[in-house]
Amino acid sequence: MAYTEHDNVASGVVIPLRTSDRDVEWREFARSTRVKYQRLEQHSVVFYEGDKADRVFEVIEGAVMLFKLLPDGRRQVVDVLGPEDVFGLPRGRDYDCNAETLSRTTLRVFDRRDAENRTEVQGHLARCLTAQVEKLHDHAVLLGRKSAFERVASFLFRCVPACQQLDCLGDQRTGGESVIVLNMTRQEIADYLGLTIETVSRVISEFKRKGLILLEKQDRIRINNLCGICRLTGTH
Amino acid sequence: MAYTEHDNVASGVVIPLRTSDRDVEWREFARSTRVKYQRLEQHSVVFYEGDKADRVFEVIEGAVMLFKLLPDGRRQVVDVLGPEDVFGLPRGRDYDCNAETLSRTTLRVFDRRDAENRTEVQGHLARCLTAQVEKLHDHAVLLGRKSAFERVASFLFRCVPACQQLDCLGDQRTGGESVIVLNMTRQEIADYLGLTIETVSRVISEFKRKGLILLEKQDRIRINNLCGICRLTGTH
DNA sequence: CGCGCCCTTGACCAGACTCAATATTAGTGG
DNA sequence: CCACTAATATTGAGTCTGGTCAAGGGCGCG
Repeated sequence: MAYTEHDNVASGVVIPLRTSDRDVEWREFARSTRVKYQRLEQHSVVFYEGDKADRVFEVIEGAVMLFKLLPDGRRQVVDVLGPEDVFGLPRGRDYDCNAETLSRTTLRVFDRRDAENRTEVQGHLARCLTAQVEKLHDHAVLLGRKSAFERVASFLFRCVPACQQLDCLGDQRTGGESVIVLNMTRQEIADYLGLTIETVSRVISEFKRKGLILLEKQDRIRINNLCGICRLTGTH
Repeated sequence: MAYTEHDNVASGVVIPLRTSDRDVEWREFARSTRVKYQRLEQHSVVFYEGDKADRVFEVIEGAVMLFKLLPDGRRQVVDVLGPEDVFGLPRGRDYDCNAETLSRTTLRVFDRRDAENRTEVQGHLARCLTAQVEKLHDHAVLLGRKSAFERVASFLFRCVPACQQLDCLGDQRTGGESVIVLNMTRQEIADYLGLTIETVSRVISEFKRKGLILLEKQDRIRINNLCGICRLTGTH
């Protein structure tokens, strides 16, 4: 239990609830059950594939990536989770993938049996899972059918807070602009998009050359032309 | 509502329940609510992406594929569903993908509001969705990180009834054998595996040449060496 | 200032795609 | 039952996208 040492918020501590946290039952549940909070540094392991799945997690703040490894070391990041996302619910006894933080992260930790036995929170879980299934459907399209350019453009586009799942909303003439923070290394992006680190780098450089983006820092990108990126995603 | 004409089993008709249908609440729900049954021929459309999502479906018998299309016509099959799988639960108002039968199929049809309002069935839905998420994780690894050979081998291996999610269980010397029915055209397989029809065909021919498999019909394949195929999946 | 870690860039290579021709299968009607 | 047709699958040749391998650059940190 590698994370016990990080448990620095005792149960009972009040965390302000956002209004977007709509599910009343889930809120009640979080208050009533034995719940812990974990603060984790960047690149901390939450659990490994194959670990006994006795805890369920909810991202309060920060970001977590889920990934799987093939025996020869190839890695695929299967999901990137943010606030309000729930993870750590496998079908069987063990976790089906690895979970690692991408940035400094706060998690809410439940006992798995609590989450599974309380009928009043199943609805919330079902809705979370539904959202995840939709995201995975989109990602399957990206991995199965999109070119390297389209993959990176899609990735950048989805990092734009206002464009999470909307269409391009930038000004049609200027193209609209936005600054995004990736919180992922090139390697993590590559493993998420099913590419190599070199290909990701080349595509980003090409976008830069075309004036679509500008690298303020390596993981901090200014998008100068949202519409331009959006058009390259292949989706619109 | 293209499928209304196929509704040929009125509510109240008793359909034998299998013992694997473990969720008592779900069974009760299926009995108590206004539920219909649909018999569909091969390659019938259940719904289109963007249709108003007012119905939830459960596969009773047969197989259904879910797929998405890009504006230029590229297609990705995001999931292939069998008996007991539930589909048609989007986050928003509309279905996020298209659903089509792969073979002659019987579906149970629920009203979406019924499924969402009944707290007693949310647990069942959460479990179904959990299983789907795990399957989608595996598929992301396949699409993002596996070679054409590994993809086709993985696909064939997962079509073996006894190997659904088990390891290879064939005799180590002979390799074990099994006959599988694909119920999918080469095009559908290609769109599921993120390949082209030609690549799928070439890989299958290569497996045939190596004596690993034997085509009894185009969609009926005898696997002569289960272990051999299993070893080529990249997963073990 | 220098070390180490990422990231970028270039040259080359290979696996999968494209386009085109042919073969096979399934379905239809005589 | 067989001939004919349309749909599907296979095979080949050539191309191209993205991977591999290797060298160099930039940035943060001690």
